[in-house]
Amino acid sequence: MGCVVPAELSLDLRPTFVPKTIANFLFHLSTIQTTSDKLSKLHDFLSRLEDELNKIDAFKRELPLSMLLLNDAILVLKEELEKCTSKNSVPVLEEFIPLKKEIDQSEENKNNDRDKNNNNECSKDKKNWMSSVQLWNNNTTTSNNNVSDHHHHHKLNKLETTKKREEGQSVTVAEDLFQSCSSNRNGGSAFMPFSAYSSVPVTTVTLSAPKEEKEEPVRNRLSFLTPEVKSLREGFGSRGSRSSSNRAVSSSSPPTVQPSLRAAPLQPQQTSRKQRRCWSPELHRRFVNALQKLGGSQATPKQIRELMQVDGLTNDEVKSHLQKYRLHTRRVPAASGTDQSVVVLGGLWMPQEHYNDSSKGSSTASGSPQSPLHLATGSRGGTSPTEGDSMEDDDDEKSESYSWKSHIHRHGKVGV
DNA sequence: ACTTCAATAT
DNA sequence: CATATTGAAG
Repeated sequence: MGCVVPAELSLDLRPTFVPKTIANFLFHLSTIQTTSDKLSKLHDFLSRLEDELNKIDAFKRELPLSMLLLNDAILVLKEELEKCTSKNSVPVLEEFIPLKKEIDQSEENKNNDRDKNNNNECSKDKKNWMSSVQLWNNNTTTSNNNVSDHHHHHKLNKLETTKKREEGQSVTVAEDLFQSCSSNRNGGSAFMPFSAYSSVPVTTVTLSAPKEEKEEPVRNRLSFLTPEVKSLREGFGSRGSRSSSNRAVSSSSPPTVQPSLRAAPLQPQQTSRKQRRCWSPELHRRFVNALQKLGGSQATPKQIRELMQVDGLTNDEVKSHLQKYRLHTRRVPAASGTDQSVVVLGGLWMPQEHYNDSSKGSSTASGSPQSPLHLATGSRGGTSPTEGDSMEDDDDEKSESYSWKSHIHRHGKVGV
């Protein structure tokens, strides 16, 4: 109930004291003649900053930038402080600085204490800043890599395939419409657009490249098709002429891997399953289109596949997808009785990610940038930017939006 | 523990 | 080709 009174409140007495920026503060500081005043203000502000730092320390993961800024500010102020003290050689409030804590650790500071060079301040400052930045970047990049890490985590032996996957991610979109999706549906979705839309993965921010595995910057072509791993009896469906090229490329990727690693898992891998085909929206759209062309029900996997004109796609894959498709379309026929009104919303089948149960749903599709919900009325009137359907070759009328044409999809969750 | 999806088996 | 089962991933 009582209002909490932060330290700041008690501190900020003078109106001039609340700076808009650090620079502002410094300027203000410079106008002060009395050294002691200067120092006290500096300390004051510093302590507040450090206080703040402590507060957000708990959230440093969530607020890396805040930490960064704060640290930076603190460093700057500290340097200023030292400047003051050293200039005037006034020890004065020396003891008054119990506040040094985490920040103190930064090597730079120590150096400062010893070396003490005013001239270098700029560089020092920069250096500090840089170092922190680096830290941050490191984190980022690592997190980025984490994706792969994640994979590795699960299966070391599949390292090779994993690698391939990554590649697939990074390239995607531009070249071939589909495969855009990795294995991530929900959580990973964030990555998708990232890799998809930025031609250059951020990776190369490197201030100092960590020894982490460096990925090859450039891989132009890759196969999104089925991985070569297919082996097995997968021979059929190879009719695709262009598919051959992929393979060659794919083989090039492994060089980074240690022979032992790749050799070992390779053998036992024989039994492993084929890499999952990812049915990206585009791919699915094609699928639906083909299906429609074929008159829906009578469509056979083979026909569908041919119509889709996606090379590397196998009958099995189509078949499997068809199965799922049918399952979806059939769902809950009688459930709510004759209530067909329900409808459309449920009818659109987006790749699973959008299933969200959120009841809010309808209102603001805009909420999510990618809201795929455009009604099927007429041809895809929606032309949602995200979808942006690469018109590309979609020779046929893309006409209808893709959907599992079912009308009812239990709204909400199943009762369990 | 539960669901969904795609690969395989029948 | 249709359906059932399996295995993986979330």
